[in-house]
Amino acid sequence: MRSYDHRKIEAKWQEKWEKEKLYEVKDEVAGRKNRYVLVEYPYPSGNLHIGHWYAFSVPDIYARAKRMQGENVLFPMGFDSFGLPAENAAIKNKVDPREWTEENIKTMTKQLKSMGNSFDWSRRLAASDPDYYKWTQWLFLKFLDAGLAYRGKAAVNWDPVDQTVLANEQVLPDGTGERSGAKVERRYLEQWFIRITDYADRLVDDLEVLEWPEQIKESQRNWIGRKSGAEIDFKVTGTSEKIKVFTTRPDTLFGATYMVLAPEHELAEKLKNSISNWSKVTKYIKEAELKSDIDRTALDKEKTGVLLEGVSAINPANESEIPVYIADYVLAHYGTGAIMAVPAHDERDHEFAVKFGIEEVEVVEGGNIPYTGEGILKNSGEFNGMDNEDAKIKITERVGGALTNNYKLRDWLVSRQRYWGAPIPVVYDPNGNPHPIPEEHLPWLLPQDISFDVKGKSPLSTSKEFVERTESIFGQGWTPEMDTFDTFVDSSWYFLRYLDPKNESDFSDIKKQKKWMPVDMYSGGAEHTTMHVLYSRFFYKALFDLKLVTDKEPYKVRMNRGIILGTDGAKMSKSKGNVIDPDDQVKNVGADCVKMYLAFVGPYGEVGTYPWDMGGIAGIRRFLERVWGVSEKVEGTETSENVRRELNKTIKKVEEDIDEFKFNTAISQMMILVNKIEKEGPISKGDFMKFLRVLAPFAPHLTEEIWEGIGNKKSLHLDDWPIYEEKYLQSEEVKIAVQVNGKVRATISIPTDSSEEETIKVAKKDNVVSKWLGDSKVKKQIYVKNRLINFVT
RNA sequence: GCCGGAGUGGUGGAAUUGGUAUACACGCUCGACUUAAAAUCGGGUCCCUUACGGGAUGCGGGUUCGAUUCCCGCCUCCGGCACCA
Repeated sequence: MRSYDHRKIEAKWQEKWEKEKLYEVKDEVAGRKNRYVLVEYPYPSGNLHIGHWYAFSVPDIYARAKRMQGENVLFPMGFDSFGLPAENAAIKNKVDPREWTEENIKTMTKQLKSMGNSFDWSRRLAASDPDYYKWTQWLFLKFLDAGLAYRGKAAVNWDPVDQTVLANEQVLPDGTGERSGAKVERRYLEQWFIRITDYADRLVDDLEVLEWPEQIKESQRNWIGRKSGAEIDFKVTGTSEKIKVFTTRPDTLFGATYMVLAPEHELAEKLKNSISNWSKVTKYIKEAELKSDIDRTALDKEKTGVLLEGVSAINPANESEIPVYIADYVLAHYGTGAIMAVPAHDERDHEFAVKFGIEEVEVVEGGNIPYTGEGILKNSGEFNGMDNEDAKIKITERVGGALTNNYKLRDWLVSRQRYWGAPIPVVYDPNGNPHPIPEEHLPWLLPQDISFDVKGKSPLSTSKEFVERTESIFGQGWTPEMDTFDTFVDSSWYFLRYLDPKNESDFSDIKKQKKWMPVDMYSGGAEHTTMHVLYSRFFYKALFDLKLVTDKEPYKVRMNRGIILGTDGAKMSKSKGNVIDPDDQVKNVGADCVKMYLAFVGPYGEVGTYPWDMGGIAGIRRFLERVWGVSEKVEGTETSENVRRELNKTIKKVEEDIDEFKFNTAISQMMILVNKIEKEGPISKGDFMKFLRVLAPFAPHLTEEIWEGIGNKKSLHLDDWPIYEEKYLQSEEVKIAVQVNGKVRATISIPTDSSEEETIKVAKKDNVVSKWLGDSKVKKQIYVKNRLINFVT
């Protein structure tokens, strides 16, 4: 008897599959439906961890099964190879980020290949390849041309220790930089933005029709934060100025007894000559500007503010004159940066009003002040007695306001003062005006003669070549944009490049897109729900409007996977010493085993947290050993009836479970089958081959080896999924429950599909049942075929 | 605070969507094999009870012949948003 030597077997087949180009995918195969299965391309950190295995090897089961079921499946892999870690490594170890990245891609490719996944490696791409970022730049130019990209001054996160701007995602929740640990400050800089806010409504509304998990949709809705309300103008007394506010409660307008401007609001500066306490006001504004966002938005903070003495506004509802304050509880970037304050019906306004002794006018009948609920209006002139919902529209109309929506979503800041990213393809004329770089100069290459020894500036600004290149093309005094793109720009369209990775004249041929898009199944990490998934949905919609892609939404199904924890149930981390190295596991038990273990821990489509369980992986290994054992006893045998029934059941169940990404229950059913084969008699070679086909997506190496061992020449993975036979699914007899008044009292065996009468006859004969029924009269009986009979007395 | 998801054995998790709760696996335990251990194989394993029975799917109600599943009210955990007007 040969032994299951996974090392030899896995190496052998991986080599063979690669040599025979088994998984290279054509854009079209007659009679086969195309299916695009996508997993998030990894950052080449240099080492594969368990999370990568969970992310890539489990969806491979799906890709393989669909391929065997007659579909033409695209399952590509690439690298998200621009980004901060390469640059940090470069600074720390004095290595070229390019070399560091390429080295990592090499090792990770090797590791990825050890999974034995059915990736089509011929379509591999890397975001840092000039062939790729040429098109990232090209797409940005299209956005620029369409008015979707603009340069604007914005508050950005400034790390005072590292002397650099940080991305929002590089700022920890406590307001410190992730690298330096320094408290992040606010700075105002000219940056490039993309108008994702133009698409806010479509990004919310189009979620409706997507068949995505509610959790993912809800997170996106919360992030976009759409709220309906009204914009209303308040006149500033004695001037031609107006203060525009956004409110979700125009129905409470009669209760607006003061106004508040954000410290950044431009009106104060305009009116400074009429503000008698201007020095006090400027002092407050300066203090507010120095505070971080975290400090300013701390919930437990007491309200502060300053009255603009000599300035007042007119409430358009009742023409009363009301004071105007500046306070940092009003945020510049939300709404209009100014509010009408209704202390009787808003908790924050109430708190402020109490502190500053401002009048409160109750205009909605309800409970205690502040009352924020619904109700009937009072103290509101002609609107008294009106339902507050109706009043929202009516009052807005009367004061000439406009019903609008407001969003939390802000435009996407894509500039990074970093080296290792795609250069933003823009140059500036001697007057400092930006100009797009003409297409023929793409890719606008990342310069190489740079130094990281700069404080507060992009490393690109140290390149002599970069400036010379710009001047030689555009003329004396012209300068290049020194910032690079956020890496989320790269990853917003990579799934389109897989379709046409070598095209030199187009980012992705639309004819090829038509064959594959939208992505049928996209699986990835939950942390990307409001970043990458939102950005790429926006990108795709913008490209749709530019007629560069074929659909409105890029992903038909999005699925977030869970997290694999250490054996101690804590998140794996070097400091805790609980990191499981997948390479070690593969060496010990094999790639098939690791993959199946990960598929078995729980339903893949639900975001669970699963501790790594050494016993659990041993259990899977035992199962694979048993399959190997059974395979040696299939020559010249006939399948027993019980085994045949279980086999057909297994084919059906595994097929259905794979469609729902419930690999755990599919594996469970295969275990039941193997247990049955071992206990209840033999299986024929032909039937065993059916089982091998079902197991093939889960354990591709083992099954291929057995397949070959029992005399097959062609690869198992090119074979078809077996067809189960309905007639073998049912047994002649079926066990059903007999209940008396809803409680199970006995189990009886009756012929399958027995009639109600027959079932009752047999059931009543049962000793226990008749004991429970006694003399009482059966009022009613509920009969569920092949399942139960319930006597109600 | 608002919104979403989820609570089932010692553990990961099943349950044909209203029909025999706890499949499968881990762990534990008893036994076989062994000088012994590992590996392997076989039995047991929700709780109470000697048994007959009874009770359990976060808690409390309801609908139903029958509820893990549907409805109402709580509790806890996870996730998103949050001085967002």
